[in-house]
Amino acid sequence: MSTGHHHQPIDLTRNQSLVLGALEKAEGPLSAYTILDRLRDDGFRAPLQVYRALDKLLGAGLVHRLESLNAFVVCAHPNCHAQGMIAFAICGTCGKVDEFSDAVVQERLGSWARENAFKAEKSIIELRGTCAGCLNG
Amino acid sequence: MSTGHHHQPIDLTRNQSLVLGALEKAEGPLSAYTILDRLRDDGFRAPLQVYRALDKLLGAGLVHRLESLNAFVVCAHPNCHAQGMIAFAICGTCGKVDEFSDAVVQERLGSWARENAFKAEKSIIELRGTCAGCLNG
DNA sequence: TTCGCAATGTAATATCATTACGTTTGTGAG
DNA sequence: CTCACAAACGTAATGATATTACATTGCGAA
Ligand SMILES: [Zn+2]
Ligand SMILES: [Zn+2]
Ligand SMILES: [Zn+2]
Ligand SMILES: [Zn+2]
Repeated sequence: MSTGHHHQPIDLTRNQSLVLGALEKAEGPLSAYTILDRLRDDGFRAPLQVYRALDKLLGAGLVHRLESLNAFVVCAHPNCHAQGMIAFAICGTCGKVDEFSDAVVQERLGSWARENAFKAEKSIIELRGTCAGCLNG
Repeated sequence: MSTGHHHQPIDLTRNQSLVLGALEKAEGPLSAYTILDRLRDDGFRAPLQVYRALDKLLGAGLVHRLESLNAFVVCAHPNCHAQGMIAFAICGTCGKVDEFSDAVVQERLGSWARENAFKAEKSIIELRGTCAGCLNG
């Protein structure tokens, strides 16, 4: 089941596949408890089953966590983990999330870290607003 | 009590002043419940007292919310709300938070939004890592 | 004074996440 | 094959964060 293309490739277990599938089917981000509800019929009973699967999927770069939403979304790119920095544009109206990256932003934040002797391990960039579809509709 | 310098100046109420004072005294970010605990002696009893004060302080730009920590920190700059975009470097070891801004980052994220017809209302930029002090010490 | 609004007090509830502990399953050494 | 170990799993309990609901108070405008 592993693609062999990921930074930390893994063969997904049943629970991990179910959680990933739930996120792939969803049109937007899901909270852990929403995932749990959607997997009741598959035998899920407790939050920890979801959180444990999410931990693995996050580690493999297949899923991202949206900090400002306390929710999770499937990675929009085949191998986006190769790109260092990821940003999200989150529509507050329809809930859609657009994943993108910007080399200049990455470079500038990296520069700030160097200049301030800050060892950055992870960056969180989230834009909250309204998407094109919701502005027009 | 108003400084008259803020975008949405307010005369702070007693509760708001107490919450702001707790954040100013703290060496780093505090959760709402930690603030509540520190204000027990001042008559605070319920989370809502803290959240309501925080709402006002956030609106006035006197306090920032750190999304990746679910915590709050006093604004490090006199009138930082004048700068559109704020970023935070958060040390996972000592908990210190460094607030900064970068015009290039702001411009690039603004460009992305324009190109994608996304109306950004708020941006969240948080670097997680280790600060200079913790790396050396 | 009377109205209207912002702020407050309090309780209950909703939502998000982790700890604890025991069991099952897969895997490789011998 | 059997044992030993590690990873994953099941379940319950608890902890942490945030909001809803409703009654009350303080205060300025009409
Ligand atoms: Zn991705
Ligand atoms: Zn939208
Ligand atoms: Zn600030
Ligand atoms: Zn530090």
